[in-house]
Amino acid sequence: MSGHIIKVTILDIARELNITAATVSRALNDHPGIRESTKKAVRETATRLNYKHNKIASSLRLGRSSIIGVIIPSAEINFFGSVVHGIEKVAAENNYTVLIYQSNELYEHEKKGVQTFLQSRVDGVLASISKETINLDHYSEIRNRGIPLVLFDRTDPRLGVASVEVDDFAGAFQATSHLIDEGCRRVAHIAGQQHVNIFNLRLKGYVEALNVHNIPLNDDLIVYGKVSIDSGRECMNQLLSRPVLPDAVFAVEDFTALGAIQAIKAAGLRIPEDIAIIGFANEAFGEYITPSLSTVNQQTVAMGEEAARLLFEGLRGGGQPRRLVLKPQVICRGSSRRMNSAPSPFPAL
Amino acid sequence: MSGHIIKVTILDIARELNITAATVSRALNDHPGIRESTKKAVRETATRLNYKHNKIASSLRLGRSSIIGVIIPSAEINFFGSVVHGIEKVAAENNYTVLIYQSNELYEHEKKGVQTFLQSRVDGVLASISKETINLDHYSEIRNRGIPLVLFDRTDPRLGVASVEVDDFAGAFQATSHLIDEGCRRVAHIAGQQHVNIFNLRLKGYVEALNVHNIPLNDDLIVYGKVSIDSGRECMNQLLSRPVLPDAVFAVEDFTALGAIQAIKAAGLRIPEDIAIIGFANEAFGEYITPSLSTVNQQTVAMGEEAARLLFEGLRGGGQPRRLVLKPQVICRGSSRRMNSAPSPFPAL
DNA sequence: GTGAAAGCGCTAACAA
DNA sequence: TTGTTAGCGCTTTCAC
Repeated sequence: MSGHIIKVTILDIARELNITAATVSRALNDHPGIRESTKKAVRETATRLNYKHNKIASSLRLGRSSIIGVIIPSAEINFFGSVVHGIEKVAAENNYTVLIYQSNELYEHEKKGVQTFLQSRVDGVLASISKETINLDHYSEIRNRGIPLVLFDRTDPRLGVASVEVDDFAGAFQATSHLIDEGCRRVAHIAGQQHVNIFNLRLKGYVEALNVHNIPLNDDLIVYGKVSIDSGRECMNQLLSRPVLPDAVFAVEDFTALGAIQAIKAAGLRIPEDIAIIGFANEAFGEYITPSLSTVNQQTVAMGEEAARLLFEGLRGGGQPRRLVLKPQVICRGSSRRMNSAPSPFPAL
Repeated sequence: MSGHIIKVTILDIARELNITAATVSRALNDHPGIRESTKKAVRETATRLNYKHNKIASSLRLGRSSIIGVIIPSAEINFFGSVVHGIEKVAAENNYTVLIYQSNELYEHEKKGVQTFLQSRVDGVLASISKETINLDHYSEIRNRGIPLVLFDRTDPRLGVASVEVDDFAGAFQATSHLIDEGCRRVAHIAGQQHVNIFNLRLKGYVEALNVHNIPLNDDLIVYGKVSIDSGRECMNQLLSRPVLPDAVFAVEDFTALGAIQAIKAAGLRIPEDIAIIGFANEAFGEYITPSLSTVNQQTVAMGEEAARLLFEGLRGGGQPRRLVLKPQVICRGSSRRMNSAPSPFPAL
């Protein structure tokens, strides 16, 4: 009702106790050379007056904000939600706050996010590069200003910064091998934009798995899409209209796989009996659809934690930027489990 | 390689042009009383020197941070991701940055988030109250400090602040009515924690729909759960073990519905022929599961936008806090569409 | 149209 | 153990 808000500063506390602001500041920061009784009195008075530390003033003085900025393509993708979770955990342990910026997979938004972070004087940046981004100058600027930068998942070696990613090559290799182990011989791949590093690596992992298993590579079994449900559906329809019908599909990620599943069902084919399918990323929905979607787990929370740890290493002046590679794991669910199913009407060649 | 980072301030620009910092500041802020040629020179020099506005210093001087804090239960729930999207859109239009804090549905985390925001001197707070939260003192503190607070989705009338929510009562009423319209007569409800306002309202909407359709309320058809997949499964199993078998279920939200679906399938019953089901929230997975999940759409992005607009009204010193109620819509999908399906083996009484 | 000067709230070097 | 003093970078009132 009073209508006016009194702002309490350390000076108010100081006056109250007949000491100086400097002593109050030291007491609140638990400075060793302050008498315990003084600290106690300060803390009590602070509570009584409803004092709240002014982080802005502190930041200006200290030259650091205790904020780390995180750029993610979209908060609506479960994967990034989990990663952020891991980041926040480690940030909290280090008394840091996390500022999140969504690029919505747009280069311009991403640049804007970086500018915002620089203006806000974040102490470090964690980022996952948008699919649209090709020019990396905005990220270079972060580095040039001496602000630690760590990339996760969608990384780029050109920047030469610390990074955490899953071994996409290995994940793709394992996923493809899994399909072959389940008895498939005409394994198709719905690939993503090849300028995105991880998508390119997944294609290479696919190719390598075929090689190792002595299965000749067939260009008719590879189709390039734009990594979305719709694109997955379209790509699958392309595959279905080609001379060689696949008996398995390794999709570049789960949403693409979902689109492919819809197309396969629409064509009246069975999963996994006629066509087995596996995705990548372990998105939440995969467990709930029918058949449940086999996929590759990327250890999302761990990724966030490790990325944040690398960042704090950088903040503490750690040496060389480190590149961490997490091991992915195939999660075998209904969409690719054929060994205990009815025999395929399209027996292996 | 140089190793040292030069921090450029407005003073550097001033020296460069033989003017004062005050003029530079005015020029950069497009102050009317500055000669156009001066502004141009300042802007050019700023770019040339790679000057970046120091928001921290600015905030300290101005007494506002141009940051709004958002507290959400979890970024891993699609719903909140969308709401945040809407918030960020409006925030960006107002040149504000968004700080996100996840409570993980924990009261202690939520309190911590509020403290962090107060310390960071955010100009306003948007929050969705965690399921665990009963005591609201931390939110009162925000208000007491004269910081605008707007609640969204999980609101509480006790706080008397602006809020945006969907009309949960109406949504539940419509969802239940929809099941009745599809021919169901033994409509069960898997309810949530009743101290959470929206869950209580959904129960009331369910009851009202039965009343309006002259269907007697049957306590055996209501079961109280904890709002999760596991809880949904358990609750559904309870319902299946009771004397009266339901022919439809209105679940308090989509994850609960998902658990219920799993239990129904495990019991060898068909959806929607034996038991129709509808959820609430329009989570992303609902579209992809089999059968696809009928649900209630909550206009998530609009909710975020409206919440942010209400906040900015508050920041501009708007009058009474307004309470906005968005109209929900039933989305009818496979899990409840019976009129064109095979006749139920459990005909209506 | 621009300059001079003060101050936002906090912290740290230096003094006592 | 505590006080004095200066300053982080910016904005704004008051002067000219």
